[in-house]
Amino acid sequence: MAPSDSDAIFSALADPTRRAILSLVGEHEELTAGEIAAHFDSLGRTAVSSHLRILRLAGLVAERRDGRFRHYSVTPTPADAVVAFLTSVYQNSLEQLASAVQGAATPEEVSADRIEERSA
Amino acid sequence: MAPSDSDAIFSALADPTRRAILSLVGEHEELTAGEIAAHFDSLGRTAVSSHLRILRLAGLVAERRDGRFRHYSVTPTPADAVVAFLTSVYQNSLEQLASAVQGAATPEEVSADRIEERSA
DNA sequence: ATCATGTGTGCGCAAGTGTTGACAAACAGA
DNA sequence: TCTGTTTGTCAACACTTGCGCACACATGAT
Repeated sequence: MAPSDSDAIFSALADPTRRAILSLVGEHEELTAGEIAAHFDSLGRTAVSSHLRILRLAGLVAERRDGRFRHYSVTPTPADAVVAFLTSVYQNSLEQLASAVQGAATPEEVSADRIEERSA
Repeated sequence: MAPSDSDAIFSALADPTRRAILSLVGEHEELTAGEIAAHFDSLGRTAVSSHLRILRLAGLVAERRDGRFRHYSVTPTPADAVVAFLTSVYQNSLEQLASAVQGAATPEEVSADRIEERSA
């Protein structure tokens, strides 16, 4: 997983509409784009579609094509990138969180992707 | 916590520069604005100052004024808001994350939900 | 008081992002 | 086949955000 994934994930999560969509999809097993759009009266279908595209590119939702419908569902793994960052910053108080989440989310590897900071 | 706090936190975290600043400050106890700005060669002091303002308004960093210096440090609590959202979305697979983090961040009460190796 | 240092803020510009409307693709039913 | 439905994509617009520059404020030193 490239470190730029974290960028896409945080950017995707920055928008409250996208968080609402993600939360809505998370409440159900699967939701079609139309059902998602129907939940937001103040939003057009194109807007929802764009948000879904960003969420999909960030790897936050998965798309299953079924005829002319597209069913969306949340993908469980990407929480890793967020938690990895949180633990890297709050490791002082949350050090034990890392091992707990590592075992729960993906036993494979938790990439605490470093932020490129200029160390003079 | 008001929902608007989440908004500010996620927006603040959306910028990779701000995440780098937060990560940098997290590695130290306290850092002055000048020290932080010195770490980013490609960034001016004004940009860092603006980022620090956003991080401070989001409650992610605390500011301690010491003469003409301003020392910044990370505040441990706001991770709760992020984790709260994550758990609301990924509660299916990461339900134990909430208790783990809440227990670590605010040791007031450690919930009885034990962390079990649950590989969904 | 005067000067130098550390830092935040207002301004203008460049870049990115969200929303809308119109169009196109894929598919189901008649 | 034709029609209607579902959905994504493209172009255009408005809005927001990040950046550097100059300046102002606060503080410490001379």
